[in-house]
Amino acid sequence: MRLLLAEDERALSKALTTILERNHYSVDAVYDGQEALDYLECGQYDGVILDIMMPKLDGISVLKTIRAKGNLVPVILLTAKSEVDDKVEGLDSGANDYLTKPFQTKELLARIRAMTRVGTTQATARLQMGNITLDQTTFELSSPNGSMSLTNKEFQMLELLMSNPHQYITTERFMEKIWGYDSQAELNVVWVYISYLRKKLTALGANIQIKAKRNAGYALEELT
Amino acid sequence: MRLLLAEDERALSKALTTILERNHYSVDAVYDGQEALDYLECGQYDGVILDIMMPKLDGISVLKTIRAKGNLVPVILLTAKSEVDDKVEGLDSGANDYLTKPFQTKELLARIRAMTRVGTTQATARLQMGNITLDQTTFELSSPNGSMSLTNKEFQMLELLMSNPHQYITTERFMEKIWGYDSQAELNVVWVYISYLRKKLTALGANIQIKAKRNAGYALEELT
DNA sequence: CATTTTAAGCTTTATTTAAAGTTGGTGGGA
DNA sequence: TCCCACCAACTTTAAATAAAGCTTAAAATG
Repeated sequence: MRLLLAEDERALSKALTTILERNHYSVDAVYDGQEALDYLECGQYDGVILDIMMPKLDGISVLKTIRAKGNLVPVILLTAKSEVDDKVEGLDSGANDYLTKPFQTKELLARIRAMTRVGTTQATARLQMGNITLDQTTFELSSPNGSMSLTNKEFQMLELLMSNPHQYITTERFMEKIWGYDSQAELNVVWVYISYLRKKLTALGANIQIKAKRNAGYALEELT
Repeated sequence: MRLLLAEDERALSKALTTILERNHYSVDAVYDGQEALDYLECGQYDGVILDIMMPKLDGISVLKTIRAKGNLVPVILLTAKSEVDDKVEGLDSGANDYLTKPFQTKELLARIRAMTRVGTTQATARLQMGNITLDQTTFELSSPNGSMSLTNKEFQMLELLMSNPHQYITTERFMEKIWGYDSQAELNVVWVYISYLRKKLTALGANIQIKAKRNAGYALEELT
């Protein structure tokens, strides 16, 4: 999961970035509204955390601009004020959620999970396929035979695969969604993580597998 | 934009309605196939989201019925299954798109936008002729008898043929469109791929064939 | 020190070439 | 006019070459 964090207070931005990365998100941090807009135009994000009061361009303007362009990325607004007017304006402009500073990191994390949740039916923080479960709060991969923990990158790769079962995801798309559109890393790194994940799935006796299809990418399929 | 949502799981229906309304669609929700048919007869919709498995009347029957009456409203089918048979039958019955549960709301929204876009040159993700379907995202070639995957070049050749049914395409034109203007490759390579494709079409029991006409090139024709 | 990234050698699969058939139209001789 | 040799257009297969993907270990990062 790739998040954009737009927050001009350096100390808070730094702290949030650390917390988010520890929770297995990839984070791009920007420090004003104009920068936020630039990143949103280029990159593909699963969620945006947007401070309202920022230099150059305020958060609500950023939000209005991207919504006007048809970008439906989930957005959480942050603000020091708790005034009703702001809240209403923010939600009217297309925000998905709203958080008043100061807040507990626990609450922020819960709201990010809620906002980026797949399928919308169930309030589970777990992805499931075959005899394999991926817990999105503990980053544990488990099967009836046991469980093991995944590293940040491993987790994000598998999360993307499990969120789109049977759909092929190209190496380039993994790069963009996990490493970011401006990453310098070699495509090779994706293959390395596919290899690691296969090893772990095999070790757990999974009845699903990561299939490769030339030029189409990778997809999760039931073992036949 | 006015949408009809036919989905019998109440929780999912509720969630989808909320999301769609937040994205500025007007939504009529119905909970079985018969109701869907009733609404479609009276109302004027810009798009329909149709679950396949529903009480009273399944989604594919609803789709067939309205298409038989000449109703061309765009339809996205939803299903829990990802089986080839279903997919082929759904598309054969006149669905515009197909989505397997669970899906990202982002994806549904994107497909609704694509489906309801007027005047654009129908950038559907698949090509169809006779009992054969070509999926442009997975390079899968399928018929009621099964499916097999195509290599990159095979796919491009068949894509060109299926986009221009009944039209003869010369060997030189294949070369230019697929291998590029300045390719060093022999013309022969086109003939080789025609041969490979015929073999695969035969294996799938296709009721279409690649016909050759001397000096005119190749075209897809129904089997007589 | 755990995680991430790079690099290298290896395996598998796709693409291209080459060569050995087929087919069908054309033109010249009986 | 009919028949047949001939040739160019196409077909198919097998083998050679190229590309894509896999795995491991070692180097870099923080």
